[in-house]
Amino acid sequence: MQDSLKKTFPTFSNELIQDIQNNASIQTFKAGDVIMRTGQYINNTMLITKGQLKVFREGENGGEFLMYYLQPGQACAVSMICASKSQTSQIMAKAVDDVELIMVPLSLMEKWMMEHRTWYEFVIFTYRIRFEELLEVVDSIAFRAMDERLEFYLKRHSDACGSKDLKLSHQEIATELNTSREVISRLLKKMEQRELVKLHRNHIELLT
Amino acid sequence: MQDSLKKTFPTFSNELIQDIQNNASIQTFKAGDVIMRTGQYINNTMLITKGQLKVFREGENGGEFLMYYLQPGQACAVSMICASKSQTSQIMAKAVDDVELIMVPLSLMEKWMMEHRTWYEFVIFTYRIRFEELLEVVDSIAFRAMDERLEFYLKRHSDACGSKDLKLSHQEIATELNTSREVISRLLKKMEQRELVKLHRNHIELLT
DNA sequence: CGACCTATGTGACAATTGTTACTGTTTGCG
DNA sequence: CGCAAACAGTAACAATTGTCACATAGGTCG
Repeated sequence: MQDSLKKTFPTFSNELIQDIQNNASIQTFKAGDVIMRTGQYINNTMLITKGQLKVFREGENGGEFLMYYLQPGQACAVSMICASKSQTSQIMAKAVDDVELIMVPLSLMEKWMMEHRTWYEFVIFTYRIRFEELLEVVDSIAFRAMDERLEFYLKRHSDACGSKDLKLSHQEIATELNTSREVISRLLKKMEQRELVKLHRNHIELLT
Repeated sequence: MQDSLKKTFPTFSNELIQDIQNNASIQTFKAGDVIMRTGQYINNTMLITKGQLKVFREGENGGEFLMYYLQPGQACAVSMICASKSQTSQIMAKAVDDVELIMVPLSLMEKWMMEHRTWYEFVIFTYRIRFEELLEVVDSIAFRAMDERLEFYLKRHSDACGSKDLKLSHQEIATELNTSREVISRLLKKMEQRELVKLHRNHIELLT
């Protein structure tokens, strides 16, 4: 485990890794599992070691809006932010693949800020990255129409899974953009006419 | 100045306030001034001591979308986040009133995290508050139509300036919601019919 | 007063998005 | 096989939002 930690979080000092090994626990989730629910109490900061998650904001009427992906080597900023006040989660996170997480109790999360320079830097870096990601999301919905948002969505998905072959149903996309399947079908058709994508059953081929 | 600092930032320890006095400078801006531009280099973390600012995200086509207000006793999270890497600003900030700011050089911003418990807590608190505010903004544009967004906007403005009499033109609202004046006029008329507001020239009276 | 500027109101229409309804196609499974 | 469930396409229409054109009203200033 030490080696894999070292590989996934290359900036961590040896002492920090030692501390993590001694104090943190590991949890695993299956693809599709909900890892964190809106309103749930947060007791741990979560570091991702394996698999991917999607982080959603939930609307009052059951909508779930995709905000960003989390990859191995990253951490859930919300879990850090809430942790400092032992608050409830403002977001919902879902496993894309099988996921493995390191759970750091919030008392240690704070303690390590003082003790481990590399932890401090990691936390600050995480805040920054997530904040910037959130700003990009605001951009995409504040300034762009659905066609551009769809392109943005597909690109992000492609980046996240590292493939141009996206295993997505129209319904799934619609849900995560908080619109309806018909709208997505329509826009995808237009994208196909513009030769940006090629549509197949259950997957979409990005041509760009 | 010590007294006013103590009053505006009541959580700060005396040593921290002393450090601020010895090391930070004060800058003032007039109402309407742009305090920070998108793309501008950030060298300081900014604490607000007097007046209000609005923080915007700018679109490629010149749109400016209002994200949140900053009040005395608060700090610009973006300036903290960017500071840690001496990055350029992702946002634009504008003075609403005459504004007075404390500029903390970024080297101290980091140093104090280790030395002053109350500074550390303030910074973490600031991250949290801004993150949550940003999540609310995402909500309002991801899940709500323009009529509800307008109500949300008016309510926030009213909260920020502590009055039900909003000195706003339709054009100003439209710009900050990234839509057109006509749309705002229409929706305000409907709100007036529902007796939520009373419209006057150059100001809007909130009735709720 | 008259010229001019800003703010607002409004009607007509276009474009985008949301909704309903129905079709066909593929897949998995008893 | 036959059937149900999930996925996809599409037409028709409604609702919302964006755009253009123009009217009106109030305020400022020479």
